[in-house]
Amino acid sequence: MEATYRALREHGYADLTMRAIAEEYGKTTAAIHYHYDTKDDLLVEFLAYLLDKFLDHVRDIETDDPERRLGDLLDGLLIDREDDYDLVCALLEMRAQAPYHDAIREQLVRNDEYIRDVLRAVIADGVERGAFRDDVDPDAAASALITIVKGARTRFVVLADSSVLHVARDVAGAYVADVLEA
Amino acid sequence: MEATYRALREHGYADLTMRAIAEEYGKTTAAIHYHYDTKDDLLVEFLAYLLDKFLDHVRDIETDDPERRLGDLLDGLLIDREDDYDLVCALLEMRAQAPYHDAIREQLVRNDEYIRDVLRAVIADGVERGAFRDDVDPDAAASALITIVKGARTRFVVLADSSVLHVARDVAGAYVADVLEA
DNA sequence: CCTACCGATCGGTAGG
DNA sequence: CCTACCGATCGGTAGG
Repeated sequence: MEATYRALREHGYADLTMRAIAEEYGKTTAAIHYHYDTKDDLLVEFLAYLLDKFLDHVRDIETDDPERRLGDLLDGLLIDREDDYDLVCALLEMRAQAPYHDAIREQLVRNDEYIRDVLRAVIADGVERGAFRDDVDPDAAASALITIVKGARTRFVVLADSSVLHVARDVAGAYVADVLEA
Repeated sequence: MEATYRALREHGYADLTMRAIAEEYGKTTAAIHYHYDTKDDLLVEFLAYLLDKFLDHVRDIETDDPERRLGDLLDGLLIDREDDYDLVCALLEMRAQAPYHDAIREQLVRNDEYIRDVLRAVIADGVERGAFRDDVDPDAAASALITIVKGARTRFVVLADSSVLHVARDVAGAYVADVLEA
């Protein structure tokens, strides 16, 4: 997985070959085929590896306070990513393959739904506990925040400038303040 | 260009070959090399073709009224795109290549700056004419709206559901109403 | 997990 | 713009 990551970073998805991965791995392509039947199997497994890496910053949020928890989540999804340019690029490459590859698309859909569930839960909790307005639709609000997060990461890939992540954090913050809070 | 578009739609960027393009073109690969020296030259030209197609919905906005003009722009960037799934996918594929391909990245940066300029101009005009609050930073506001637009299009590729475009239109509308307007 | 190799296909070109 | 083809490289495998 690490060798695939390095090979992808260097060559890009379109030029990612078993030989390039094997070279990073320090073994032959036959060694890779011993662990994965096909290149496709390897790439599906690799996406799971990337998504797990990505969720690292989302999982370990401690606070129970809805407002603070939502803020920490947005920080984890945006600000904490500024040193992970390679990871964001790799995930966008996989995302661009979704229309042509069912297994990849399904994994990404599941991952996106997971993140939306996490956001929806904290927003619903905030509504219930009076931190957010009681006419807020947690489902719609979660979709809105996800849209902002994804937009920031897509811009980040092309511009390679972490200021787009901070801009998005501000936009998300404004959305929370103006739409969710009273 | 049209043949390349069809071949990309069918095979994806990673499996886009000169032979597949030639087949869609109805000629041989040698015929393509008569017009473009290398596959790379063709792809750079192809991106320009895609971006031009994309800007179609942005160029022909008539009204001068800042609020209405901004609304029309957001409609053009989001709602008008719901029947252009293939175009949005193709552009995301090109975008994912940016880190590995200077000419592609520069074209995308230029395109993004153009759209930001258009948004910034209408927002600045609105501030000047009193339609928007006078403490609005047109530059920051344009970046915010672009982030929302890009997020919607990235989600659209994986989910293939135009509701994400409408959600984003609502989020952008809320931003305009809550942050730009009084 | 390596050596050695397979058939298939790649981008590109010489000659017309 | 076609025919015919080039060297290079692809994903994958047999045998050990």
